[in-house]
Amino acid sequence: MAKATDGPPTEILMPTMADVARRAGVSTMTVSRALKEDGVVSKATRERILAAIDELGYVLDLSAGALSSKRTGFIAAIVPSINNSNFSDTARGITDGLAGTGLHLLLGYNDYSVEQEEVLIEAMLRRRPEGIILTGGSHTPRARKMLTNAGIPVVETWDVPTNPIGQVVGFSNEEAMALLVKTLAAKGYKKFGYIGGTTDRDTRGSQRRAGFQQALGELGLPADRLISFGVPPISIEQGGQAIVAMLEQWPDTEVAICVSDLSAFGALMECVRRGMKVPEDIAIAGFGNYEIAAWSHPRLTTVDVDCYNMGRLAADKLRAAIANPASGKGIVLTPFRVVDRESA
Amino acid sequence: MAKATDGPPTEILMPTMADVARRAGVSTMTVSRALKEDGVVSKATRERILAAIDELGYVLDLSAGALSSKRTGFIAAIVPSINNSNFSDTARGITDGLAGTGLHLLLGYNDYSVEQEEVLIEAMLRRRPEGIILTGGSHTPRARKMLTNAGIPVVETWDVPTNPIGQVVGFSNEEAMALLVKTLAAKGYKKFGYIGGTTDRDTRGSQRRAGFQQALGELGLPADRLISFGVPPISIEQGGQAIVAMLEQWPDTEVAICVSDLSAFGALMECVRRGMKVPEDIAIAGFGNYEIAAWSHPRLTTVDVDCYNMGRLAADKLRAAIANPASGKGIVLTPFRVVDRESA
DNA sequence: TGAGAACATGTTATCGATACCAGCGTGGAC
DNA sequence: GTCCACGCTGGTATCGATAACATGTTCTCA
Repeated sequence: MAKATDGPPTEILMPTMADVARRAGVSTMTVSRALKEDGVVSKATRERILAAIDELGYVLDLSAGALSSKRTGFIAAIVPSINNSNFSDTARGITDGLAGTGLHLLLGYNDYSVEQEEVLIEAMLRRRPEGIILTGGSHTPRARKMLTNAGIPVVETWDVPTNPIGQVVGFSNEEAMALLVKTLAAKGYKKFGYIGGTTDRDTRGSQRRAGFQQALGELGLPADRLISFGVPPISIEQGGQAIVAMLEQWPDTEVAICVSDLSAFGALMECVRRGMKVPEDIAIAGFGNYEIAAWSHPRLTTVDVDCYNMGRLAADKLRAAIANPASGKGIVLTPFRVVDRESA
Repeated sequence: MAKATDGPPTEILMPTMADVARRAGVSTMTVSRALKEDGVVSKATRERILAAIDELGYVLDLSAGALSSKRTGFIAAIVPSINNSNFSDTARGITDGLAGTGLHLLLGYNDYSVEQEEVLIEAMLRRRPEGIILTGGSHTPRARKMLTNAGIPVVETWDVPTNPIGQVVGFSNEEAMALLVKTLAAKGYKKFGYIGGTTDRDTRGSQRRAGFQQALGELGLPADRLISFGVPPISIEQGGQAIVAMLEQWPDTEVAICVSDLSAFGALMECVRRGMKVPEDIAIAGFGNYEIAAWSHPRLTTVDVDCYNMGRLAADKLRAAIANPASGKGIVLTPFRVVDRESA
């Protein structure tokens, strides 16, 4: 038996621009014009249209508009993780840089994996973003190909790739780390240890380690005290475990430099917990200038890399490139500086 | 003089499905079917199509597809901040809950402002999301109206609103805070102080304070030591400043409870910096069970509220509601528990 | 062997907006 | 008084895909 009580499929349809047009007694084109900030419509007509929109509860459909205008209004951005405050600062910078431009951010995270990035890029390109912001310069060949084919501006951040796809807004992780090492060496430290993740998934982590080794090489100091602990991103907890391993293996280490402030904080707290004096018994430094670095006790010496502005500048660059696709391959180097605090 | 060297506008157009169809010798419908996982296409044809797609570097255009299928594949979510790891954990839970469903997340943050939320909701509804996840139960009247008009499932998280719009996946911030207070009272503390932000923008913050007062009221203890410091979200630094204010005003405070682990951490470090013993001289507790709470020294006593699963469950709920719009207004209470550590 | 199911593919209309061009009324210049 | 410019509005085609239906082919079983 058919369910006699079933009414017709009374789906409540959202009103369309045609409904608004009918109600206001104008054409859809006029409604469309009334809804874009620079549209040419007489004051009286616009008011009538806005009233109709209000009465009907109409909301513009950008998907439909995107199809005809060939502008989706999307910017895609991929960061390694949204739980890492460095990268979420960058994401915030991007969002802020896009505010008021009619451009929206499509944000994804790849968990530090280029394979995952490739999947994400494909998924995002299906949304036809007008530009894309990537973290780092390592991408799979297919990802590079897709990006090139897409014919949209690309900005790579957080790195200075040797072979950039498009524009770059970043800094050299090697140089930044090298600067930290040299700054600490100038304070008299000689026995340096390094704490990072086990694999090379985290390109920026590898670069920082390379910078560590290179700087010590230049200084004529040994750079063999390397602890690799855990799959990147190395956590606070792993930082604590890593410093224990470091002290077991090389008890006379004078300063431990960590791939990020999170691991540095873990190391710092572990030392304090064990009754060690930082920096007297062992000095500790991090990277990234996270908020905790400034307020931990003792305060963490670290490297500030201006995450927020990297995002903002990347957004600006991208907007410029969208407006003028011929704007070419620029490289913007963002500043970094050692923040010399108490822990080293 | 016109620039004689200007060529024609040789815009490189992305191939369309029609190009693929032509190359593979089939109709666009068949290409369309070959590209959806459950599409019915013969093996040979599919391979031919995939080859054509590969040769042309074709990428499906979801905006166009959305228009005809009336399914955008978007889920919208609004959190107060993406820099707060509690909320970015929830965002990660949502993303993970959406993985493999063909649904993508449109993420926005409102900086703890319902006015900003209203703006965001309108912007997001223009993308025609199939469902929306909100943080908290406070929204402007116009926001509520827009959401109702949109006719899409709504899930509110991080709260148990008295008047929910749709579904709820959250917990009572009041009860959670009250539980913390009672747990600490059971340890013998009598002089409780509370540290939070100045205004009521942060609804969850206000609810926690209310829970603090209510619990102490039930216990017959005074609840008048309230420090309001800074516009929410109150930072690590502000937590440090707030505890100073607290100790000046009420030097004999036995335990300071903070609106979040960030402020608690700031307070904790400030006390340690001043040579105070925590919890002997003053006990400190936070809220949210951030990663730093587990690894600071001393380790922070706090309330765990399962941020990640709130996101996952919200995504699940939303998917169910999209599949079956009649699934109604359910309320899922997520668990919270006091994590009793060293600081209180 | 023939009817009908099951499968594979094509045809047409359509989603909801905007680009592009045309038209119409008003006002100022001569 | 005529003409043209300008401001405003409308008509039509179109963006690129998919839904719905139609068609043709192969297979199955009475």
